[in-house]
Amino acid sequence: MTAGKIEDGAGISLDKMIQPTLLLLIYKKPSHGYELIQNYNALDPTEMVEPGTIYRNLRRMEKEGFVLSKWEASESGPARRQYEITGKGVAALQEAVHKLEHQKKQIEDFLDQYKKLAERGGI
Amino acid sequence: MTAGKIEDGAGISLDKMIQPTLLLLIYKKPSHGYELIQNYNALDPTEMVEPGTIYRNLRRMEKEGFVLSKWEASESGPARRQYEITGKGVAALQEAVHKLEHQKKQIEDFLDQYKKLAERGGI
DNA sequence: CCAACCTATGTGCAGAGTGCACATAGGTTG
DNA sequence: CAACCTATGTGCACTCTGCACATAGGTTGG
Repeated sequence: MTAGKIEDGAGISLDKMIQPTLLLLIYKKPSHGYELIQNYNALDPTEMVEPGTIYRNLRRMEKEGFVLSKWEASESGPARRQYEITGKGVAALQEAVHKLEHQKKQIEDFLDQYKKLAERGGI
Repeated sequence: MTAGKIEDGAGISLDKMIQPTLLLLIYKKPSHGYELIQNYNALDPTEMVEPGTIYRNLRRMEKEGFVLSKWEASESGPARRQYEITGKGVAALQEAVHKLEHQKKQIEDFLDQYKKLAERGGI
């Protein structure tokens, strides 16, 4: 699929920030995939992400050493893979913060450019 | 490849906004691929995009009806495919603006969350 | 008690997008 | 005429996503 997003008609795809968001959620509170799916999709119900994508990203981040997991029994229900962030993960989170600040600036520049054009008769 | 970005070590990939940026550049001034590559990569030299990617995006946007092109002779050098934006392209640009405003808000929320955690002893 | 449901994790497949490298070609200049 | 800049495009390998499906433990109502 659209390697990032859905084409909803006249759509141009803009991308998400799955891994940083997952890292931040785990940084706030260690938890497991299913819970992270709920929390992730609660943040922005207009941009829901597939469970499979969350699980795959968690395994990816574990392979890269950003998080580590261990199986834990649940009080009620199947066992869960509990994730916690590592030192490397915290560093990656900080790096993601810098990149997001940069990206925010890019978006602001874009919007400024657009507004300048739209004002002076463009639209 | 990373379907969006480069992994630079401890990197988490964050994505670009190639099509909206190209649309905005063409909206500002009709031009051809080679020139758009220069202008695009001048906007943010830390996030250079391959020529092939630009050309493919232009053809894609033409197929979707956001731009249209015609061959034009250059005063000096090979002929160029000159692009201009269509009505549908302007609409797509507006839609992209809305999405980017939304995305900006998401980034700001993320950064706020992070700062809150970092302050109270996190890092 | 067992069917239905929620919790919980994961995989196979097709489609889309990117980088890298390469191909092609017109025009200018030393 | 070789080297270079302009200019456009493609093949390949790789990554990522959505959709659909598979699996499985535990709870609850009929």
